Amino acid sequence: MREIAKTYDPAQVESRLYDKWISNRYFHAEVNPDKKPFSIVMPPPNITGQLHTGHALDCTMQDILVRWKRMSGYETLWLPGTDHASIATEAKIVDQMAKEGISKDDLTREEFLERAWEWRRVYGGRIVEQLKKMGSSCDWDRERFTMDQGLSDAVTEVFCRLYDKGLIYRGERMSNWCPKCGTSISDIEVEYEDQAGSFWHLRYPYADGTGYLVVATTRPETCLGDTAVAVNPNDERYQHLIGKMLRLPLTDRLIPVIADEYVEQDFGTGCVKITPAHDPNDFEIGKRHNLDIITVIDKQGKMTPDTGKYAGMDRYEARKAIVADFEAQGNLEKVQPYTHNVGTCQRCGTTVEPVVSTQWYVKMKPLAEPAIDVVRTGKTKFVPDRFSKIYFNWMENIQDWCISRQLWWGHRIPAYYCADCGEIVVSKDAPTVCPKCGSTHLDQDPDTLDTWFSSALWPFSTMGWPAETDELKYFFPTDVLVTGYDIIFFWVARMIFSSCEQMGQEPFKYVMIHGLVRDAQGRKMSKSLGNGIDPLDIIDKYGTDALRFALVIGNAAGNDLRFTDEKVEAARNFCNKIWNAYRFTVGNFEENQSFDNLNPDNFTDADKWILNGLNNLVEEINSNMDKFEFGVALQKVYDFVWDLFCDWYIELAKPALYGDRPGKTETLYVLNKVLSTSMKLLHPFMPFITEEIYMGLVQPDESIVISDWPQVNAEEQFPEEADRMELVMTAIRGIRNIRAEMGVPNSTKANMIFVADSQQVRDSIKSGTGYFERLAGASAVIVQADKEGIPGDAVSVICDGCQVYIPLDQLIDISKEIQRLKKERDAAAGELQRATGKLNNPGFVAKAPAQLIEQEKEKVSKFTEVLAQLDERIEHLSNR
RNA sequence: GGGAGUAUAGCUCAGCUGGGAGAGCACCUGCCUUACAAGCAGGGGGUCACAGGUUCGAGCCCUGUUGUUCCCACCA
Repeated sequence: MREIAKTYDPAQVESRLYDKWISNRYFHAEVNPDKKPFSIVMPPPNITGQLHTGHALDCTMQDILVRWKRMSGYETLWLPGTDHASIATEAKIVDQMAKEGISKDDLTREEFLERAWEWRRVYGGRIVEQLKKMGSSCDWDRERFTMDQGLSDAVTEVFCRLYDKGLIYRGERMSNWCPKCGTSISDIEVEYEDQAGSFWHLRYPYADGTGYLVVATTRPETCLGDTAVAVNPNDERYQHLIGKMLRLPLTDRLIPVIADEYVEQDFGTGCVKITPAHDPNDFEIGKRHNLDIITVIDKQGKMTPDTGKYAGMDRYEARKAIVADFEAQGNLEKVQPYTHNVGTCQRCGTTVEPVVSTQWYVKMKPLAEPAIDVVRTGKTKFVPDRFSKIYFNWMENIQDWCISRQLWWGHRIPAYYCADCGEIVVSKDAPTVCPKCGSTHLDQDPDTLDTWFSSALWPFSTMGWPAETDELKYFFPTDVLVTGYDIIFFWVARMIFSSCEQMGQEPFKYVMIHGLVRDAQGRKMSKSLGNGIDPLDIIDKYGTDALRFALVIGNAAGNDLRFTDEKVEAARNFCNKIWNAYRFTVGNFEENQSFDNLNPDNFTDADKWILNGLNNLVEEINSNMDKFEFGVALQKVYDFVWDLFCDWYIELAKPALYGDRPGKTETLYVLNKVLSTSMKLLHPFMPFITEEIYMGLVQPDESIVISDWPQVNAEEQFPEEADRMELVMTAIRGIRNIRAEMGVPNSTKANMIFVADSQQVRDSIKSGTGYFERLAGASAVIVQADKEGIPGDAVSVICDGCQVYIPLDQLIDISKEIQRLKKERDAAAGELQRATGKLNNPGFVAKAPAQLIEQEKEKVSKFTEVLAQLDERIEHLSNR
């Protein structure tokens, strides 16, 4: 017998097994016409990233899918890779340089990019190694990076195609600007948060000196850029002011009072200062009224040189100074505390500044339509479905996408400007002469593309597009995309419209959405709160399988989940449980155990009962897996393994094993069979322990990774034996219950007299003698057809179809026993009443399914009998 | 202002197309029974937020109310 440690030690197996899988290339996928393909692409983590619980959940879900499909016979590709994450990475590098006392301006573009690539060399592999610790069964031979040559070519190709179709344009508009990151950002990269601020009421005097009006603002520092004050045309209070000129305080400028529907009379004072250069709404109003655009805040968030004494001040410093000056002039009417919604940069949290600038945009409306269509028609399905509503909601109200970034790290925009005539040339290859004027002075646009522009192409750029590769033909469209709901807009939506446009079809058939991992209090994990859980710590302490189990068990698709120590402990305990079931099984094996010569007659009811249960389990799991119900599937295997297999079957198997009876080999076969099949069912969820156990069992494979996924086996369905076994188990439970209630331990053996009308039931009980002895503390099992010779002071267990009488003599208290029986009687009477009630309801009998009516009838006869037996027993004891 | 989710045992959550409410943890009572005390056996505990409706039958479907979470949206 092998020496196996009493507890499972993940550290002993995980890296060893992962190395085995890699060296045997189990995860590698090739175009294979003999097999059906199954493919998913990994959401590429940022090269700046460290594995967090979100990644852990994300890659666990994907690995479950992939391992399951691989075992199910598909040519399975899980394509991994990383994202250059232009803005995040650039910010990190700038930080790193700042520590060395260097700023970005000190470096040339080339020098900076050298540093960036160096960053990628150093940190790009870190997250990949961490993904491997999760057990991810990716095809690492196909690992991609968004700035690989091929993927960069795809980016340029798409940009040029969209430009040629008029779907990419360059324009001067108001966009979001992050002063810290020093770049424009798209609308969805702005996060709004409520901030406590003030509502300053400022007096703007009439130019003729006859009085003033009051405007209310949250941003007094922009007043230097005001070019009008607007009122609602229907506001009776201000009718007389429309067209009047005002003298803008702190400047010499005169600005008009204009009328615009945009102004709400009931908000603030009803007078709105208009700053077209620094507010999106004001910009629109400015366009309607031909107002000047006066920029007073620059791209570093500082006041511009034309702002006189305020020039060079930070915008918040200027705010204070300007308010103070208004007050000094007597033009500060009042200040109210005010909470307002402030846009901040998703990346760095800095308050975003709306600025007017020239940027590149993707025209979204025409691209959105087919993208809406593929989801509407079900070519791409969201799981759970409710996320399609969120998707539609966004796609149907989509705004143009600002794609240019004033960053160096990323895909450079393939647009070239003629220095002489201003002509714009968009082309894959750098032009040498201007097609319009023939000048050779052409400069490439210095800007790069939004990082999501390249990840939008990920499902096909990673497979070699724009070349028509075999991989694309075979693996594209991919089958499932797994990701969190937080990047539906950023990524999922953009992949869908990009794929519809470039590939003419959907990028994936299913989008499986999962929620966020939260801490034990239900809070989002964040650096500032310091409540983040490091998955690597969990792996060290409990093992990868426990971590994966805790992330999946009992969690419904799309819902957030709380991650607690208790959950991982429960997962670890389960690992230990199956480890010990394994230890028990192989501990009973002979040297070179084999199951070549089984005698079908030697299988017990218990053997057949558990095999039958296993078949039912397989059927259910397959149905759950097909519906992506991983949390439910795992829960079911857990329940089966722990409750049915460990707590019942192993105990039931012991008599056969210890007695060296004829059925020993058959029972060992069943232990091996149920355990190995359970390991297969668990393998997608818990890859390491299942492989370790599987390899120690009697089975034909070199690895569970490439073993066959369990299917229902018609030859191992035994409903009759299972029913018989259930009867025995019910009786055992009843006996145990009485022992516990009466305080009689199992060690106090007792004779048990079973009474049953049916010959079949009597046979079942007789064959279960060993079980009653072992599991219920029976010293002898007597089976009879009538109640002849039952001692009066016995306790009794009334089951459906049999009664058990246990003479415990002076050990029991008759009145207590009567009380107990009465409680049972009440319960049975209640059940009987409910069933008869249903059957007496004409509506039920007329409309309920026949099967259900039959069930209710069976209940009536069952409880009628049980009730009668209980009554008889109570009366018998009462008369003593 | 729109939209979505959610409300089930003390806590955290499952509950498949409607057909007698489940798990883990916690709690109570016994057990170191030769796989496992990270365990075994037994037990207590729920008007499934509230109010209507549909149905023979509702935790599940419909309507409304309340609490709560999140997303979207340019009220200065």
